[in-house]
Amino acid sequence: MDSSRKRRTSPTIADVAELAGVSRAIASRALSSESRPVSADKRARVLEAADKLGFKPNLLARSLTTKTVNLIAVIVNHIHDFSDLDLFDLLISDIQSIGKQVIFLRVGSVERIEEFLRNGVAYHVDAALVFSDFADAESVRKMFRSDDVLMLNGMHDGSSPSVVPNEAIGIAEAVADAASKGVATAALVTGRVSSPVEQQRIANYKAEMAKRGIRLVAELRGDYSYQSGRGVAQSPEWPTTDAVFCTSDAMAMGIMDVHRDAFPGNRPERFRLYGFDNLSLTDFEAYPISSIGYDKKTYVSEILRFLATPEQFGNGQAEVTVPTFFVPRATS
Amino acid sequence: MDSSRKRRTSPTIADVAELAGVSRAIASRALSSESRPVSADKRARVLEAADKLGFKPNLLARSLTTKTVNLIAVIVNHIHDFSDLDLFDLLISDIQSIGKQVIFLRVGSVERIEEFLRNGVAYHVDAALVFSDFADAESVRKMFRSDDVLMLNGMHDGSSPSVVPNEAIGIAEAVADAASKGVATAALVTGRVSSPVEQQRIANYKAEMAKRGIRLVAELRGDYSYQSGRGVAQSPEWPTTDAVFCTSDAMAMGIMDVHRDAFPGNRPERFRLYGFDNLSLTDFEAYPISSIGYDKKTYVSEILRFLATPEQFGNGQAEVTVPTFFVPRATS
DNA sequence: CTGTTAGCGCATTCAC
DNA sequence: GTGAATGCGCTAACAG
Repeated sequence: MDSSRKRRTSPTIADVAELAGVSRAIASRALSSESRPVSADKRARVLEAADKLGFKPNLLARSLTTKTVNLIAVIVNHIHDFSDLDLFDLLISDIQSIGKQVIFLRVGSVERIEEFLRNGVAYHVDAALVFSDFADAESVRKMFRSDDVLMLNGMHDGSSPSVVPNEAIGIAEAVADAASKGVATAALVTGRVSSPVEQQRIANYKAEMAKRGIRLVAELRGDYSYQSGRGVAQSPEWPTTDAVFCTSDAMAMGIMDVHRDAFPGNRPERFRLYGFDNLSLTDFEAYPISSIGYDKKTYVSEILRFLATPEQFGNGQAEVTVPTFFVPRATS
Repeated sequence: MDSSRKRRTSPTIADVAELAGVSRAIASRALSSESRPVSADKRARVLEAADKLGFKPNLLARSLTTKTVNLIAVIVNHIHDFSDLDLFDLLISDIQSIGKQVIFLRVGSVERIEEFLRNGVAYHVDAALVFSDFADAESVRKMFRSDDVLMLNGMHDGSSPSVVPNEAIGIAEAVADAASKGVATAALVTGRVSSPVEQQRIANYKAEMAKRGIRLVAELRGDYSYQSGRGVAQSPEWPTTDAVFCTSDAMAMGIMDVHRDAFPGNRPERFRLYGFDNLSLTDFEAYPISSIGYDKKTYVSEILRFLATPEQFGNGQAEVTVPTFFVPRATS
């Protein structure tokens, strides 16, 4: 009678226990990854029964009692935040290697966040990694019912730990590089200035340029994209300067394509060009753009350290920082 | 006494019910997205209480009884399978808009699949979308305890439905384009030939070339990557032909960079170059490569049709197909 | 319309 | 070592 109902559903631990002729508790212990007290022969019988039935534990049910779901939420604006595929590949691979799974949330806009918040369309997770700058720590904590949220978007509201690249270092190096090559005037091509990260980045550039005696003659606004780079490069405001600093590699690529003639044999003739992000441009011969990057391995390992031991990161105090560095290529 | 224990844990529906002075069932109904019978005033009290407590349902517990988790597994080899960010952005956005979440699995290798299988390191999900060609339908069904797996990797073992681009169409158009331009000899640059998709693709090229009287003088092996494209282009076997067909855009990019001089002003001089995938190359002026693509909207909408009504796709019979087409650009 | 009850699948006391 | 009993948070089924 029981078996008839069970036909279309997965075998549960009770089925395994029954087949092995032991209690559910014993079956549970034998199947546990930690070593719990079970006699050898019973353990063997349980394992055999589980194998025979093709038993797979229902992780959802398990998490109901263990209070840990082994789910990590990764929150981005768009998938395009993944433009650095290497970074995300490393991150996801590492998360999986500690036995956790990634649940993926694309928010796209602030309204979407609020909608998720209202409808509770989100699982309770062990931790949340926030790359989106539409989301604040408080909202994320409420959405996922998790106190362990790590801000990776450059926002640091003091209530949650964060790990951020220390952009000041790389920017200082890039500007120093320009100064050493006799650059006296420069333009700055910026992205979404509403973002606090971008504001900080711009401030860093200005400070370093002031320090090095480089005069900022123009500030042009893009949106990080290749197309916006082309846009500013073709605009009437496009200035004549010794150097152009961009807050993204993609914009630098667009600028380079518009001004190909300024880089005969890829060497800078009219102005030196600096990007940001250190995309794997090095792959593409057509865009040998000097840039600013950081070591992805250390960045990801800090994130994993948080997932493993969140308590080490304190009560929202910790702001872990990874150094950036200048990567010289042909365009500078 | 109860309240003291509750301090550090989320409010449950029982707390809401208590505060509202109703039974748990009533609270459950009032909070349900579907309209269940509840009197107006009680519903109001429940909603108010839930709001006051900041109640968010535990979706895990819910799915234990409803048997539906609203989780869709997306299985890829590497995140680099996401190279088509537009496609995945659309996909994930659409999945979320029907109230489901994406859980993300990177398998990387066949061994990894088996490991997941052994350890049951996977949730039961409503459906699985398989982009990885390391995974067969049977394994995925077992891993996720779901009968609804959709093969998107070109493998169609008859036990699961699939949606695949019909590459024959685009390939025929591309080869026809070459023939119309007087191409008489061609080389084929291939990717991972162990993949069934790739084999089919190669077969299509050969068939069309035979039909159009184009002689295949060389078959060079890459691995889809930009670097491998550069590799074959620099190898001693690199032939002199009227056209080069590549089974990926990235390889075509590598070839183009090595043979820049063959494309003065981006127009083909020594040979015509054809890629595959139709990456958003159009963005990058430096790589105006003719390619083969398909409409991502229809592709994604077919996937969503599966998620909404899997039964329409029959018992593993359905092989839905979306047409590909040739996208002419400067290099041909 | 409403409240009570009984599970969902699992891990975990606590006695034996 | 073992097993019966209990509960995680929620919804479905059943009576009122």
